[in-house]
Amino acid sequence: MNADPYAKLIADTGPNCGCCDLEDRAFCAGLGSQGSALLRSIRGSARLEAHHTVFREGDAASHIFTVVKGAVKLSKLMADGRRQIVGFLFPGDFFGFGLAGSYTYSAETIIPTSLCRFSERRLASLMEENADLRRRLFGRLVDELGFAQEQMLLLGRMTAREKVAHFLMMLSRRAATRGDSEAVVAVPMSRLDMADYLGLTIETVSRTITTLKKDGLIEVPSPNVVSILKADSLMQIADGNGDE
Amino acid sequence: MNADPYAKLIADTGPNCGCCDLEDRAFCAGLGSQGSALLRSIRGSARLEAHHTVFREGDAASHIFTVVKGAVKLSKLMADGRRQIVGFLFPGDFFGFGLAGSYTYSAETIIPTSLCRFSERRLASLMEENADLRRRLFGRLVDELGFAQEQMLLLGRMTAREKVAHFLMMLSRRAATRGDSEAVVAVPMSRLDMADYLGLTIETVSRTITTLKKDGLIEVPSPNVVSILKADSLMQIADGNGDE
DNA sequence: CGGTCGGTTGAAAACAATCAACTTCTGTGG
DNA sequence: CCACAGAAGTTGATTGTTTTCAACCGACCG
Repeated sequence: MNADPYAKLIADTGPNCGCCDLEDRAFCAGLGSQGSALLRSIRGSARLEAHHTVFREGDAASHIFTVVKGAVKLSKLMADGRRQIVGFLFPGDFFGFGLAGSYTYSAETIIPTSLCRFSERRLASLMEENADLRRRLFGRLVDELGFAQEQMLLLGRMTAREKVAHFLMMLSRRAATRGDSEAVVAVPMSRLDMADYLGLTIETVSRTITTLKKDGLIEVPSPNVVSILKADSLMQIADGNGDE
Repeated sequence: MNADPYAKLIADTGPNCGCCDLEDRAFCAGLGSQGSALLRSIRGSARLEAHHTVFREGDAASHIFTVVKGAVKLSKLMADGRRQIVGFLFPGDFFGFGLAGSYTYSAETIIPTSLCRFSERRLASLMEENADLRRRLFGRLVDELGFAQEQMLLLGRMTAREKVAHFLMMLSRRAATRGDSEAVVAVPMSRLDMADYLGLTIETVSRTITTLKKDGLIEVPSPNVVSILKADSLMQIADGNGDE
């Protein structure tokens, strides 16, 4: 699990970028033929098993990644082991922009995952040439910032119940944009990951899910699948308009 | 206080951008003569009193702002009034990028403040022409995202004491980069603003400051000035390496 | 079949929130 | 210049949500 993160990132670069079906969900997809051709020329790809570290907080930042398939978590660690997950990534998402040449978070797969990899330097020079790529990347970065601020509101001001409801609805919405069911949602991450994302403990996450279950808002056929029974009620809670 | 936010944003555009002394701290400063000339041509400026709303969450997003002088807070509101401040901005900082044409947070001055204002549309077209501007803005956006993630760690995993220590050290560091004293720090925002930034209540912020005072780490000559006596100890706390 | 891991549930403790009173500061008007 | 009113901040007592500590359950695997 802690092997060289680049061990599998060998140059199995495919002949074209048509290999992923992300349409225009990824910054790098749907660019038009000449843009794609350029991007394809600097692209590397990788298939990683679950729980594989892509890079660690503090590593020299040299590459930008996009998720083609699977799921990735980004996390920050404190000296004493406290952890905060700052993002869960799904197909179409990108990650790897770091401050001052170092990654500011670790990236790990949570299920088997396919990634595309681009040299940051080369991507930067490609951005100089391709306005479309540039605009997409800029827009995604703005989106990302907006999402981070939303998460601040969640972490700073929401109750455990609201946090979990919000999280489940987020998973549902993201599944829908991927074309998956929004009612029966896959929860690929562990309770610990959920807790570290929501600023809670495992126990509180577990208890809160049990409560939502008892309230008839969700069903949990297995720990990694949540069936959303009352999406509207759940959304109300997620938005802070409690249901009491 | 709730007057038209643009009331004072009349076209008192100065003859050049040399009017601010931000050097290269702002994305728009230190661009070189032709870049500056272009930017200057789309620039508006404003002097606003304290507690003036620049724009509100949900307003149509048409402009990007930079802080020339003073301080601004960005905040998000929940339906029931709970509030999260997602950023404090000081000279050199920018704000105003919104998702899908709307601002995702409100912006208010906290002390008398001078702003520069750029039409987002025109700024976007200027970015197409000027690679330097583009790179700066992109870099600042990445920085901003990194800072937001750092704040997630604070909100999700730090204790009240750690949060307040972290906040004071942040103010100190930011003051230093502006050329102000890093030992005697101005705290322009109210306790309520601090609380809403740190995910705490006023009372907890106040109590925590009292504790830090009693521990001999800081002095508080007035509620809006904090003198940092033991920067190293405070930094230890801020980083989660408690001092007990 | 035993062991480990992930998850759930229970009881107790703790940190921060809430409710409430009080103090300090500031600005205004007499 | 002083007195007063209101706002901002501090402190105290109590409550409560979430954490911590601990036991237990079930699934998967060797």
